[in-house]
Amino acid sequence: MPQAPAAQAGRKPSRIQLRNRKRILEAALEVFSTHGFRGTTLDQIAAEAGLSKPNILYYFEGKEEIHVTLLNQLLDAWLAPLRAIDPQGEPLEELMGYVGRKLEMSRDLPRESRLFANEILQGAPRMGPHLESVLKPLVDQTAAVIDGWVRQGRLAPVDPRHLLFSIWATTQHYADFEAQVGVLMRDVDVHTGASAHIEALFRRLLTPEVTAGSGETRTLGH
Amino acid sequence: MPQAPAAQAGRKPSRIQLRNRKRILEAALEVFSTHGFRGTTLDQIAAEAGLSKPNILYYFEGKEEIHVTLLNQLLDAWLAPLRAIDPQGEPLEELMGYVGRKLEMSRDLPRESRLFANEILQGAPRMGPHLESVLKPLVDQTAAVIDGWVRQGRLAPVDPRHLLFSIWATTQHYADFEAQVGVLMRDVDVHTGASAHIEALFRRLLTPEVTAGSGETRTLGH
DNA sequence: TCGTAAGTTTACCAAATGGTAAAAAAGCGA
DNA sequence: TCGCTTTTTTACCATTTGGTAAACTTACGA
Repeated sequence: MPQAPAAQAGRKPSRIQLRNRKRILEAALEVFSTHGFRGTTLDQIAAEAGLSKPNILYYFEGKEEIHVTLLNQLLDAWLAPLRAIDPQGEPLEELMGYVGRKLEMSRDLPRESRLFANEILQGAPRMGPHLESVLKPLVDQTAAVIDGWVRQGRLAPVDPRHLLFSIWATTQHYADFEAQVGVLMRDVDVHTGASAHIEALFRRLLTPEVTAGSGETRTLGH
Repeated sequence: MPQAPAAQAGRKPSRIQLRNRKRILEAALEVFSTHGFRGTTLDQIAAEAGLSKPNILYYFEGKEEIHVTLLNQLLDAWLAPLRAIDPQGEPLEELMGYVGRKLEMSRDLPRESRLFANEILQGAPRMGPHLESVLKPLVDQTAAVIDGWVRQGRLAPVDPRHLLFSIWATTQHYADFEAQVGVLMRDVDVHTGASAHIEALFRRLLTPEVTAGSGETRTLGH
């Protein structure tokens, strides 16, 4: 077999190989995230990467492999903030920190967010198993932690999974629906306002009620 | 010109025409909402509608016209709950009613939600002007109403636009990310839990703080 | 029931697109 | 510098896909 860097799993990749694979993935992220899988052509990726189409197929077995590679890389980065929640920490601050980190990701990595949204929107055809084997266990685990906090009375009662859904939804909205947000909030610093709003939203939800009827001041702003 | 029901704007449509256009739009909604615009083929729509491809092109000028027709129909239905907010009503209940109606729509019309999400995700290439001319004025108007309520102290201070974003995000999440929600909440009545969670989320956010330090019980559940 | 218009089908086509073969060019260790 | 491997390009190809032409069939008012 004369040549086959695309399929080869073993052997250390050359410098050129490393550089070009990175270029291709960067270009593919750009194109896939705005046009979806079917809406993206290899020619578009090739043009964006500054390589020829056959050259791209020298590094990847096909369009699908590029897409799957991106998706898998993405999920890890995506779940990092969730893994960073410390079961030993202060519940409210752990969760608010998570909210903040997710919002930052939406601002700094909007293409990744849209790539993921595109995939899920279409029924996760290339990610289903991954969600099952990677996302689900992590969410189950996190849900147990949050449930524990709630039972200890250190957090207002919430369904952990619905809580996570609403955190994901509100934070990713700014990346995924940017076209809509842009129409409705032109020339404004969207992120600052979003941050304040979302922090208030979840802090109010999660702050435990004062137990008895004592007129104690709550920890909310003003 | 011998025949051209696709292009004709005038004249009243025949019974057959009405029936088949409806069939096509229903089939197209099904397919577009799961595969996106580029991911959908006319053959798929034809098969789903039980018609031949040329027959479909007898009723619509092309793939694009079908998609645009769906999108325009959709936006009206989508905005109805927003129009239903009564500036004269009780602020908290008006907004909670809106939240509830949006959540119902997400449950009852998930395909429409996904169709819309797909379009916005890709930068609203076929909807941009419509968002500008229809959505924006309505949102501006609603934002003014909410702002008024806040200034009257009948609502906790919120940014109206970010409030709308978070309502849209949380409610539509259940339709748009159904593939993910399904993995994480198998065999559970998702809607009931979602409803309780989202109602708590926004009721807490929007309920105005009691002015002074009186230890009055708030209107929240337990 | 007959004629015309509306509706449907069959048979195509041109362009776009994912992918391949094989030759040419560039790298690079000895 | 030589010779072998890696990388890149040129020239294709088969399939898919949006769309059309024109023949054929059905509906329906006079």
